[in-house]
Amino acid sequence: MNVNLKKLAEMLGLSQTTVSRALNGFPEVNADTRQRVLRAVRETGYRPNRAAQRLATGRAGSIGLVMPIAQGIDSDIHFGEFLAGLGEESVRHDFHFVINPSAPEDEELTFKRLAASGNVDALFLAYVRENDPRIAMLKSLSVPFVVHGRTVDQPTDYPFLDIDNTGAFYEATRLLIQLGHRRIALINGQSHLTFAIRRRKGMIRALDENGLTFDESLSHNSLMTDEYGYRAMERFLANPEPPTAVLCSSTVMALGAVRAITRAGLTIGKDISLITHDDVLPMLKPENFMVPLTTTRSSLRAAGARIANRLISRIGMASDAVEQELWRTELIVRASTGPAPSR
Amino acid sequence: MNVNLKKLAEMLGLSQTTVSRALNGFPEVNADTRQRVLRAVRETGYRPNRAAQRLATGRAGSIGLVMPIAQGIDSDIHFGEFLAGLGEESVRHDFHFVINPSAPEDEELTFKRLAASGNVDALFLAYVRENDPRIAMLKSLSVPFVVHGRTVDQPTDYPFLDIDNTGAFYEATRLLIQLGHRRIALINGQSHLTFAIRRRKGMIRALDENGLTFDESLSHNSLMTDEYGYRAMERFLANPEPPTAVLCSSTVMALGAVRAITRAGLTIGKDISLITHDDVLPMLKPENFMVPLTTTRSSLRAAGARIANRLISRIGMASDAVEQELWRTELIVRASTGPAPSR
DNA sequence: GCATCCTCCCAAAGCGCTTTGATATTCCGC
DNA sequence: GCGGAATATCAAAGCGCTTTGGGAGGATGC
Repeated sequence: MNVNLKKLAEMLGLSQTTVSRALNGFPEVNADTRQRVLRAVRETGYRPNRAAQRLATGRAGSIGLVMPIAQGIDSDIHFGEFLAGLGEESVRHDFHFVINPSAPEDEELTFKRLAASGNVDALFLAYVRENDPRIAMLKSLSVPFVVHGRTVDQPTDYPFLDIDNTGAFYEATRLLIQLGHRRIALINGQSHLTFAIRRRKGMIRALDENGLTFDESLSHNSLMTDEYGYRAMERFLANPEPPTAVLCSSTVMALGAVRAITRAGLTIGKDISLITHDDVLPMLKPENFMVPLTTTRSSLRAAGARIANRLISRIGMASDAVEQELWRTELIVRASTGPAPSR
Repeated sequence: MNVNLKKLAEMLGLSQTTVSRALNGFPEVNADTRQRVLRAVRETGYRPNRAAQRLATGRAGSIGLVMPIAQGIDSDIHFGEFLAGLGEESVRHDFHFVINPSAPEDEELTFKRLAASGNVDALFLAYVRENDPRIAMLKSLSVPFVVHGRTVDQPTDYPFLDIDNTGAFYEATRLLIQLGHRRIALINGQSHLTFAIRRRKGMIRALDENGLTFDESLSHNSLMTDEYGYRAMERFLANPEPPTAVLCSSTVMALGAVRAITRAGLTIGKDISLITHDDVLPMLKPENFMVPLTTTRSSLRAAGARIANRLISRIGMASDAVEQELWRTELIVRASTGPAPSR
């Protein structure tokens, strides 16, 4: 049958206390005793009952995630990839995930509930919006949290992990300008999300510095699916003055954009240049496109893993240090970018 | 601060027993009392402590999953998609997931441990191999389980959910033959996995019925990534007698195959026909390919959800009924299939 | 030699829930 | 009006762990 602490202690002729301490690395246990305990554990295959542990410690052993159910985000591949990283790391530390689907209007309440319920040791927030009210709320709660992304035009006095979206698209745009491009389109994520805002900002900055202006008719915002990518590109190409280059916020959108370009009989890297942000989705590699894509790269999965790590290490630490990380992206040049065609 | 059962009971002037029963739908509670309790719950925002519940009931409230860490399966998009379904459904029922990464050689031990630890109420098995020893082991354990897929050439006296892989590829092949194709290639998953075995079998059956034979030189087995799809197709096209049609086991592989075909200057649906199995990956829709793909379709995510459901409902039921489900796939004809080119 | 300090271990309380076994109270048939 | 259900409630035990508050015994200091 199953061994529990009590039986294990009996077998060893020790008290539960000592066994428990031996297992949890307390210093006041004799080294020999500890070895004996560890051997017994190995022999019996004893595994502590998590529920009992959680109950006794008051630590839920899980990190909470409020998942928006609106707008098909749940089936968003980017979110899934991020979760994979978060999950992988949580599993490694034997943490659970408590995912709470919630309609956007109930989100704050859901967070509050989660935090109060004690079912959760840490919270995590993604899909940051402009001036996101949820952040103030998280700060008021007494639960550690980490934000993926960060607000814009607002003090960022909270723990976050973000990538340098502005920088990424600034660099990308600059490269295109250096190659002689003057009309550059942007296929972006939803306009209320801060990463989209920053990418646009980065692009505008580069344009400004070179005396160019951002053309609203060459800009698209939506969920990042290949269908929207296709339609956006199709629209751009129908423009009286079509772009000679395009920036995509996701490889998924690029998939659609490439299709539209090819269908129009144009050649990528020659007639039109394309740079996409690459979240390093395992199944959609920009280097495998017919014309390998130039990208700004940053692994979404790695971000998830890192956040899980920080969340877990913060638990119980009560440290006041506000850790903030801003990851740089890499600009990787492949065949999809080339000099602007001369008219 | 946080309300717990005790406080709630005090507030209501009831015993913990009664409150607990009222909440868990026991019949011996007065309807009025129950209403009072429910109102108090709403007002105080009381949420039961899961850990305590689990400890008291002995139900872990979680389903276990032994995840192979070998061969990059963890980053396999198909697995992720399946998990998404499983996860969605688990969350709905407030169940946890306990994912245990494990090297293949330790898998059986890991299962045993998981089952014995009591940290898990149900187990689930995927990536069934030919004559999979893990199934016998699961049967010997006293934990409910459901298998995704099923063994081949072996009694299937255990609960499973599978799709009709044989039928899917039989129908697909038959369609190609009716269109006049004689040389048909197969880009398949790893050869030890039963779904791959069955698909091949289905294809062979259709060929046999029409006096054709399966050509090993037009067959490929590997992990299902777009890179392998590309390479396999490239190899087939270099064949002295190249195929006029190809079957793919995944849209992801089809992505690579399409690239190889296009690069070779051939037109899909005309020079070469292609049918792929479609797991309904949210970001890779066969209808969005440049030439929309003919597919055999069955949602992987739906399968995950269904399995979670069955697992959860089996828990505590101790029913002996061995539920088995075999889902038919749909053959959806699009533009990637056409009559065989005349030589 | 006695007070003091470690070192190593223990008994028992407690985490918040469910469940068992009783106990009141009311209702029914005859 | 009485025995026996049926109804509605409760007190207390227990789930398996961690943690508090000691306490025995040997080493150390003076």
